[in-house]
Amino acid sequence: MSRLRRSYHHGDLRSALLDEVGHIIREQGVGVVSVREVARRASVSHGAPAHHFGNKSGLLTAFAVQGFEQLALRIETALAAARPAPPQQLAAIGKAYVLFAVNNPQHFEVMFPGTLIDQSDEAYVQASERCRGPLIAIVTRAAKEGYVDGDPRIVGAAAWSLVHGLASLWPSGQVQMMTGSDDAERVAEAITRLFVTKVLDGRR
Amino acid sequence: MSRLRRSYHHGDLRSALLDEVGHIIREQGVGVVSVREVARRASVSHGAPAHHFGNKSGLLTAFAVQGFEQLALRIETALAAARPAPPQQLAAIGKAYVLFAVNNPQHFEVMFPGTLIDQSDEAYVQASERCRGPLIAIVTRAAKEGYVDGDPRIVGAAAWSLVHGLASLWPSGQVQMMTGSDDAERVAEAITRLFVTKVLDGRR
DNA sequence: TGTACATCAGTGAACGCGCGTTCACTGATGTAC
DNA sequence: TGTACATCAGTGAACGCGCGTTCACTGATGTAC
Repeated sequence: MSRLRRSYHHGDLRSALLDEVGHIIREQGVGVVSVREVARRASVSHGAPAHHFGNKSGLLTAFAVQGFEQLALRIETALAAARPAPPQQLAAIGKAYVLFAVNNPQHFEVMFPGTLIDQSDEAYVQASERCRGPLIAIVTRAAKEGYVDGDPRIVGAAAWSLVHGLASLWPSGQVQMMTGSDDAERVAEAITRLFVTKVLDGRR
Repeated sequence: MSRLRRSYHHGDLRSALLDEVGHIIREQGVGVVSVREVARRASVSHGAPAHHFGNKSGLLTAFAVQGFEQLALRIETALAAARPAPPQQLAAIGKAYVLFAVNNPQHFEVMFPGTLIDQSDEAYVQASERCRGPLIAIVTRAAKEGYVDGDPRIVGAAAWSLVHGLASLWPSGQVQMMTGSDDAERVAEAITRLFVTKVLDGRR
């Protein structure tokens, strides 16, 4: 809104505060996030965050919402760029999911329901559905078009579990040790392709 | 050691404290765990835990070690009970992994490296290796015996990701929504079988 | 069986700290006229 | 262009709280003789 930066009013404190939440989680973990530390880093009084987020839970929920929105964008972009057949679409979602998590661990760590997040927050529900939707749609379509052998709900759950698991394990470095590769994109692509090839294409 | 329970000496305070850690995480989340609360629940002074664990990190690390040891036991038992062929062995590990996580979310939540755990703790390293070992061994053997088409390291990472992801997503209830089933054992079995059938048996 | 003593396990007071939230306030901004 | 006023955004003091860690202590236990 305002173009001034050094004035009494910050200009865009809301997003500056969310940025600092991300920095803290990335550097020191979620446990270290506190309203006061976030304010401190944004060079603002510790009472300021309350104006934008109400309380700590509101702050973290807003950060999670931001994460889901960014992930949804990546998924949508990836889907638009991929070939329209279900296997390629599913592979695109999977790769986008893993790469988002690997590149944005600070968001990924907080996005899924934990103690501090308000799961009933309307924006949270909407944003998380915007990510889940495409996966369900693609698997449903794949089943309709005969790509799926067996229960499509199990295939959908497996696809999601696979990428979510890879994304969760990556930060600990154990996948890197096991595969001998530090390249998240390569591993994500290999694992996604394995799944799509074996599980979706197998019968065709 | 001592058989007395109501005396000044507790008898088995160490494991009683670990039990309380588990209860707190299960009821209120990791964020709520504090040395003082754990002591309070065990009806012991807040200085007592220091005798057994040194500090908070020691307490949580010991809890994680306990989790890995229990998981290792489940895996070993499952392997012994399953048919010796790689597909059945791998399926057995997968099912044991998911069921452990679903039934012991309090452990599962803390076992993997986070801010509070001392990853360099010797017991921690040993216990976690005792879980990783069998998976790697089976996948290696599967590859040698010709069950694996492609890079066995990718297959191993995929197998682990799949079960880890399912285990991580389960508590949020989203897998239940997607599959229409609340029965963790059924879903774990279906997903594990899907993987083993499509990825391991496919070529044979 | 009894005694002396070393060791162990748990106590509870004390320390200093950072936290979340509230609230009366004030500086800055934008709008109506 | 100027003035009055409403609204907004951030301040900073104050509150009460629970936390982790330390440490001199004491009750209990086990062992040596």
